[in-house]
Amino acid sequence: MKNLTKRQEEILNLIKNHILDLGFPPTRADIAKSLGFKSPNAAEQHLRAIEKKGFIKILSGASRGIVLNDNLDNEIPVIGLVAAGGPILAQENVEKTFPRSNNLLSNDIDYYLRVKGDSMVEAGIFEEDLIGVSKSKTPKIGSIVVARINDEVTVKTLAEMSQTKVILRPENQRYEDITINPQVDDLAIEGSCVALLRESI
Amino acid sequence: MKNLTKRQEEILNLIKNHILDLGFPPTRADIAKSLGFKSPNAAEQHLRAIEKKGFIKILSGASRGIVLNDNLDNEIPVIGLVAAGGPILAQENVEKTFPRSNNLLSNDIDYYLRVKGDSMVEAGIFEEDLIGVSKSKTPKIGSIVVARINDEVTVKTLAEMSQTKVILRPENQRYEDITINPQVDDLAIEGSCVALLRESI
DNA sequence: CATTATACTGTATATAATTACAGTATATAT
DNA sequence: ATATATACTGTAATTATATACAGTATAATG
Repeated sequence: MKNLTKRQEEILNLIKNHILDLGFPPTRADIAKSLGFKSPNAAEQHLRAIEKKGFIKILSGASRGIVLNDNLDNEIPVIGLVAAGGPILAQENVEKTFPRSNNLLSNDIDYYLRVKGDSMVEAGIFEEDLIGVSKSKTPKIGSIVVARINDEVTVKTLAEMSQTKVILRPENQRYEDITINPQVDDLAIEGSCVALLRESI
Repeated sequence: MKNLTKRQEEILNLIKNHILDLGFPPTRADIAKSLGFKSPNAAEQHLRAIEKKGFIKILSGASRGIVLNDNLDNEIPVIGLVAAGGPILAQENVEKTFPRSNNLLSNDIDYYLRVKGDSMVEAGIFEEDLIGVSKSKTPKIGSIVVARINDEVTVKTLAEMSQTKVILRPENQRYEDITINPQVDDLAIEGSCVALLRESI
């Protein structure tokens, strides 16, 4: 999908806001009026360009027949089992997606990850729960993080972090701390856990 | 808000589905075609009736200018502290609401209840969590329920239930079972817990 | 028993909206 | 050099749409 120009993006946002405010898309004349065009054809041609780039679909013959194409940025993926080796967000790991507009929780969630195992039960995180993961939020000591150790993805509490020593702590007395030397083992903190969903109790 | 007739409800659903499918409301002609009317005026008059009853707003002069009014049925209330005595869903208990259309979880959720205390931590239910409660789902032995005992609302596992003896079990070793004789004490099972949301971790 | 609501047909019209055609001007790509 | 994309003005025709007016018929309400 090609990038929109500044002006085209402005028009796409106008359409989205119109839908948000009133529940239906604007007409060409509405767009022209909002942006100060003196001809509705200016809007028409912008719409054609935006359609050509794949962001909308114009239904011919229908008034206000502008359909927004779900672009991926508006969907939060739910990640099931992560295949070893690849990136977490690789397509084959995506179980389903939620429209971002439907998200009740923090809007800083980049993806949901389905929890496997019982290593975090004492933090109230159970098998099959979905945790909301933020990639941008910087992980602090004591926060629950999604980490990747030598191609294996795991959810743990970040207990200690220095140049030579990282401790990932399970919240379950039956499990032991994982101590890693990032200079020896491959370690990446993929994100911080900012929310939790449990679908069926 | 007055009740809609069967036919009016049919038309309102048609409008909602049209919006869901295409992203904008239908025209009078669309409605007439879908329901087999031979005149668009039949649709027009239905719309007027539905507007009069408060379910939609018709914007005059705008094509497809049908705005859905948020009726309360479309909002899921989030219940904070429940005032003693009154019904759980009393207005003063409502902390906020979520649009039902945004609900990612089961669509059988009547309200969310904010959890107080730590009596259910071993079931992964923590203080400040929101549990999704279904009033219609019949509580089974072993399921987590919202119960009201003599005006006090509590969340527990339903461990036993007979005519003379109901046991509500906290999921925390530091708490004891609550045994109630429904013929002596006032007991009501308000609903079953079907989902969980944790907003900030 | 008159009134109002429901549930339509049928016709007509003003206006809302899409959309084609003819231009102007600048920038970027091939 | 010649397309192709961007970013518009201006006009006009066609079609889509809302909406008024005139009816018919049945059920519910006061």
